[in-house]
Amino acid sequence: MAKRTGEKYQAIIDAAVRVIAEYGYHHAQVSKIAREAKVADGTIYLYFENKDDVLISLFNEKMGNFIRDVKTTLANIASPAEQLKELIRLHFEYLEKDHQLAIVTQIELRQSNPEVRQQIGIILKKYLDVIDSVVQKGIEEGIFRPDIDIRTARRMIFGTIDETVTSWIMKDCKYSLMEQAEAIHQLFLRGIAR
Amino acid sequence: MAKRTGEKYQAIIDAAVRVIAEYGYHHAQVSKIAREAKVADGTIYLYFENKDDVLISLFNEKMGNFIRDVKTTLANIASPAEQLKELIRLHFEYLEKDHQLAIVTQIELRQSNPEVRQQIGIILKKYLDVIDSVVQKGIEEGIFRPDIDIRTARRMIFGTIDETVTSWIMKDCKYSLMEQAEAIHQLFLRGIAR
Amino acid sequence: MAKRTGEKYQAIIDAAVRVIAEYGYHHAQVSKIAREAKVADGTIYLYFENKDDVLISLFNEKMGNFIRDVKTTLANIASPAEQLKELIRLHFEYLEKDHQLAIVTQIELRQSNPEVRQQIGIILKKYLDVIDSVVQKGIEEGIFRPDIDIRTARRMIFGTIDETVTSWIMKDCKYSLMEQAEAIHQLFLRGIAR
Amino acid sequence: MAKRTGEKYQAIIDAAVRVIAEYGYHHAQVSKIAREAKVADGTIYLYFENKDDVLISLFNEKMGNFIRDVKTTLANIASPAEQLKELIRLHFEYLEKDHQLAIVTQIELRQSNPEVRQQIGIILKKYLDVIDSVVQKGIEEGIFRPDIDIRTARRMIFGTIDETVTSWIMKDCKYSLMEQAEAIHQLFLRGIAR
DNA sequence: AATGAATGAGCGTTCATTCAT
DNA sequence: CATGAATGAACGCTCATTCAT
Repeated sequence: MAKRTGEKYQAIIDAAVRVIAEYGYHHAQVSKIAREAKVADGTIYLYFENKDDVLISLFNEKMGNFIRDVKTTLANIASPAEQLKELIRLHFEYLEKDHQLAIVTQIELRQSNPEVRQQIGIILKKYLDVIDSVVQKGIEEGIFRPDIDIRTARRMIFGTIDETVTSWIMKDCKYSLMEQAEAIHQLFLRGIAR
Repeated sequence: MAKRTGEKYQAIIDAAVRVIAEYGYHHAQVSKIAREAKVADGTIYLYFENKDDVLISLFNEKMGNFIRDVKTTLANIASPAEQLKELIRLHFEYLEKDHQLAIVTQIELRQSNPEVRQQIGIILKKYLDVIDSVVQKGIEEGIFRPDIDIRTARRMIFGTIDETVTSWIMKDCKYSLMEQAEAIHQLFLRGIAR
Repeated sequence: MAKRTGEKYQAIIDAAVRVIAEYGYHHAQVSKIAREAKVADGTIYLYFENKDDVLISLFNEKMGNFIRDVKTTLANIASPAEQLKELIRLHFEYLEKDHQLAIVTQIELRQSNPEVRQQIGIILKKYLDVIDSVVQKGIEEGIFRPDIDIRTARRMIFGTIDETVTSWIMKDCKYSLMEQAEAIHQLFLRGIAR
Repeated sequence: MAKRTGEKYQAIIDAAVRVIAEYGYHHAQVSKIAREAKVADGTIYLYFENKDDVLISLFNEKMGNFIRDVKTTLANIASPAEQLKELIRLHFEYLEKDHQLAIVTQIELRQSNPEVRQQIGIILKKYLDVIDSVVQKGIEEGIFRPDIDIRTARRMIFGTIDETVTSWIMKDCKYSLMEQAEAIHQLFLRGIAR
């Protein structure tokens, strides 16, 4: 029923990002997104089941692209420590390149209803799995300490990155996000103790 | 205009926590909170400016208590490393003792509108300052590495704790949160590298 | 939840009859009914579950009154033949006195959705039972032929009355409906054969 | 503009009957009828003015066939009483042979908008004229009572038949409709009085 | 102080119809 | 002739807030 491809599909998703970033989640009406995408309101329902589906698809498309890029890049890096650095770097790069997308995924979509949030959680899981595999590999190769709990480490890595991006947005993206990557990477590896 | 004291003030805040935890942010209507607090809808407006004010006051009351407790406890601890451990422990203890409050502050209130979120951010700032002061003290005393950026460390500490609590709730609080504290503390101090 | 009494309850039902009669079923929006009843749109939902409930309640109130009147009147008439005459007369009188109600029940409500129509059918059943009991009594007292099937007779009586009222409305209520009662009664009793 | 012939014309009408019978009037969208008829949505507008025209044409085609059959059959019957019996029998036979058509004409099309209903009324008029002519002839030949009003008798005859068919459908066509014909015929001729 | 009935602005979605191909 | 993607008007319902009592 709902075609999930085509240039209008993309146009609607991109319009949704712009509208949500500009007006905020609660003022991003379907009719506003349609107008921004230069299609009729009804056209949105030829490509998406409903409004929630637009938001979920938005996250899925953008996150899907990101995870693919991360996986491709990490595959060419042997060292888990370097993989971790690259993951942080890519995460920051991806959002720093597109402030609007950053606002939408970090701030606005988190106000969405439980159904949307649940779907987002499922999509995000794939990213967390990538983090897990980096940590796992590090332990196996003896690069990371054998006694660390993978899930605890993953939550530190994701939680820190997420909080860093959110802070950056709250400060109006005034400073460079990517420049933070190195320091965070060092913190992850060596901790704060002398 | 709005009385910020009295037993009904507390009753309404506590009712809001229960209703939001049970029904979720989007189904926590003023009338439902009023019924839970055993007052009339209109009575809420004698104690609060509006619904947003209820949510902000809720966070302010609970977070205010928490920050006070943390400050009191840390004041009696000399070592910054021990202070950090205690901060993590208290954070977890506070939310593990009150699952409903945990759900409300970690999950539900994050769906609130920009105005509420902004106020929450301001309140939260006081907690972040506490974290900053612990890190600062650690650096000054030579316990923590002198080259770490305080804000970066703070985001790691808060981001990790926050993500850990959120994961715990998403997994239905099935395991002990406080038992995670030690591992996280070690990770903060020593990092993941061997 | 929905209060089914009070002067506003009646005002809304009466406004619904007027609006539906004037604008037709498909143009009888909730906001139009509210305006006609001099209440806010939301007030309708304090007294009714939803729009369908307004329509069902309308039919239930009006039909309920009518059935009560019919039962009361028939109770004071001994002869089944006279009871039948009175039933026809009352049916015509009730609708001739209120053209708008006639239009709503005979024409407009029949365009309603399946849920409403089903409820109307259930309410109407009580009226059909009254017809049945008159026929039954006639047979038992030997006034009506013993070989007639009660359900067949009931369908003739109701079908004829209903068709007569609908024709009358379609002809813009230009002639007297009650004057038809006697002829119909004779037709029911004696048939068309010489 | 609209071609009123061709195999697609018939295919669309037949598809409309099937779709309306299966899904009900309110769920019989043009696109669903088009799919059932194996044509494109737009093709319907090459054969019909609009959706209303499909419904009216449907009724016109089916009712036209029926009236032609009735007239042909009655022309070969001398007795008005026998003509009446045959008319009832044919009416029942026609609808009992095609349950879907019965559902559409008796139940679903009555939910249509005023414009469609008006056109249906005009088409139906031809059938009512046939009933009138039977009654007229009966009176003229002295078989029926001279004092009966033709229109009253017609409404009784049509109203009863119509109500009988509707009841039959509402009871899921569980019993034989044609078996009712004889009893109804007797009721018309002799009435219910002993 | 407390009540709770009343208010009314705001929006996602459907589907008959069109028209470029 | 035939297609089917695109159009856009129209509306029931919720719920934070008010105010007469």
